[in-house]
Amino acid sequence: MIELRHLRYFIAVAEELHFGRAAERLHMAQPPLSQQIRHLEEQVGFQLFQRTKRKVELTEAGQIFLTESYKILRQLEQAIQTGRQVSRGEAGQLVVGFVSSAAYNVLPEILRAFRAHLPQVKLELHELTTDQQVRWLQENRIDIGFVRPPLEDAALNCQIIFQETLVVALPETHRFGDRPTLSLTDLANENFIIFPRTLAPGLYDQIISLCQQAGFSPNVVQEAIQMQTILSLVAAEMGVAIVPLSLQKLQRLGVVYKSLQEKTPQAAIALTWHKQDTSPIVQQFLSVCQSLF
Amino acid sequence: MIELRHLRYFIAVAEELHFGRAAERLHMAQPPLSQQIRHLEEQVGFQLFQRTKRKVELTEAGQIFLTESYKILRQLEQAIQTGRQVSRGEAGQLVVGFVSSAAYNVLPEILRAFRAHLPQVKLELHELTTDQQVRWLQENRIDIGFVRPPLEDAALNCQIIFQETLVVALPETHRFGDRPTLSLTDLANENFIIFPRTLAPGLYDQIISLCQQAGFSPNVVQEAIQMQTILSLVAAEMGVAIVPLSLQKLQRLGVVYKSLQEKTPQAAIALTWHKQDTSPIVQQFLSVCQSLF
DNA sequence: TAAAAATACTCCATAGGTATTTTAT
DNA sequence: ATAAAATACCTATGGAGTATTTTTA
Repeated sequence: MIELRHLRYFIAVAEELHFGRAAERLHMAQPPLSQQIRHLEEQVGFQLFQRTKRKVELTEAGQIFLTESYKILRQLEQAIQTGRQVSRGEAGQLVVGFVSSAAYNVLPEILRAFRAHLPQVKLELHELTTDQQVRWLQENRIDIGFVRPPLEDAALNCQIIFQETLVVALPETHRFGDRPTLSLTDLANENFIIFPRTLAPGLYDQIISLCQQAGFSPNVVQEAIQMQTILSLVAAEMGVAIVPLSLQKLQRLGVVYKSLQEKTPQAAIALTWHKQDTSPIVQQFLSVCQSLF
Repeated sequence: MIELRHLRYFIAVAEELHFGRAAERLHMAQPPLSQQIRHLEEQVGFQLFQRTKRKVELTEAGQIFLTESYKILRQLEQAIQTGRQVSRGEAGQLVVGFVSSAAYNVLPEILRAFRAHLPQVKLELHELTTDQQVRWLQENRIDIGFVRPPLEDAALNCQIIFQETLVVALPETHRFGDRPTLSLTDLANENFIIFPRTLAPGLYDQIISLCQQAGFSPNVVQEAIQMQTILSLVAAEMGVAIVPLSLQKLQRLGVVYKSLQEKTPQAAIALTWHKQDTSPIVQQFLSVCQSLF
């Protein structure tokens, strides 16, 4: 059976072209070196050296076997190096899911920091709803999710990293357009545009209960699965919407934002990942998030 | 020190994800396998497996180390295979020199046969004069030469593989143009175009001594270092030339060939190579040549 | 004749085996 | 209770050392 030892010995002899000196370099005696080279030659099935008792030279086959041997040892070194990097979370791949609104607050900053910290890690991003992310985590299709809490799954860790107040998005032309702030009760008779509950139960329930506390049930005229779409519908004067503050960054033409006088509940973004996930890259990603929020 | 044994064991465990079954597959007991994997992990400096006492799975680093390990073992196999091929002369490179006239007789057939026989051997061809080839052989810049004998160098083997008679090349318009054959004495007063002695002493000396035997010294008006050029000069009515028979294949317009009534010496093409050359490719090439001539 | 590789043998390090323990399910 | 890996200890193969011979430049 050929071992790397044979390749190491062979390289030494091929470089020295002298069994005695090669043995010296390998800190061993000359006879066992001769034996091991002989053994290697038997195993590979061809002569590596042209020996006369007086001088040693490589055969043609030995020549090419030498360059291959270098490659093999170099490749092993490489494998160990990248293995170490991966084990330290410094290289590899990370698949991240995120709700669309995370792209307007936490995500850009975190990704920038993570890429700066571990440029060798390849990031794969998927815009998904919260419940999609839960399913993808269960199926191991993503490593980490940016979701809107709460989550049911007990096998998942869920850590809130960002809170923001909810604001009202109005058409520019709305009769409350010049008011500095609004009260929820002002909106009792408005038409509401909202995210479907199936896609974002957390946010949906928060908005509904908010209205209920103000003494009315919102009149939902339209559901939309994209934040962008909701704002478009508001701009088209289809109704008003209650949205996370960071949506203001979109600067949608024809839409104005009004903060609420009520103490509104916070809309949260949470990180979620498998409780038993030991992947060093995930750990690294989490620690970057923690250091930022 | 990491050995290929460790990689083989690691692959078995990674494929089975079960130390017991892997040990069975390797025809060994389970405890030493555990030890060797542990040893490998110490050497590479990171965990390969996520072990609970109940089940084994690869870490991320182990995952990539696995694919690298496959590559390394495959590369070794490849190295052995090509090494064997080279040792049998079935792969590798062969650098061949040849005098230009060899391109009109032996060379095409030999190259065709050799390429058909050993398609994996890369051929490199250099058109060189005989003495250039001797120098290139001494400098190991070519492995084999097709030359015009004789050669001086005692370190070189020289084997004639082809003989051809010499013929006279005349301008079409020459007064002997309609004679079926010529005698050398007919040419006593002709102008001769000839290869310079420095580039082809064998051929040169043959032609001169031929004329001398016929009782005259040729009147050399022009030397040319290419067979092509000699024929062009003949076509331009600068003179006549004595050339190897195979030059007829060139079918140079304006040139006619006449055989000599005298028993002319044969112009030979010889193979030459280092006496102590053990390269299997050279041996293979020689045996192809021998089988054809 | 001297330098270098091969041969013959001896020894011991360590790969591998056996028996047992530990641990998670 | 059981399956599976780890631990402890032992055995023996074969890698490495020492002394010597062979070979050729």
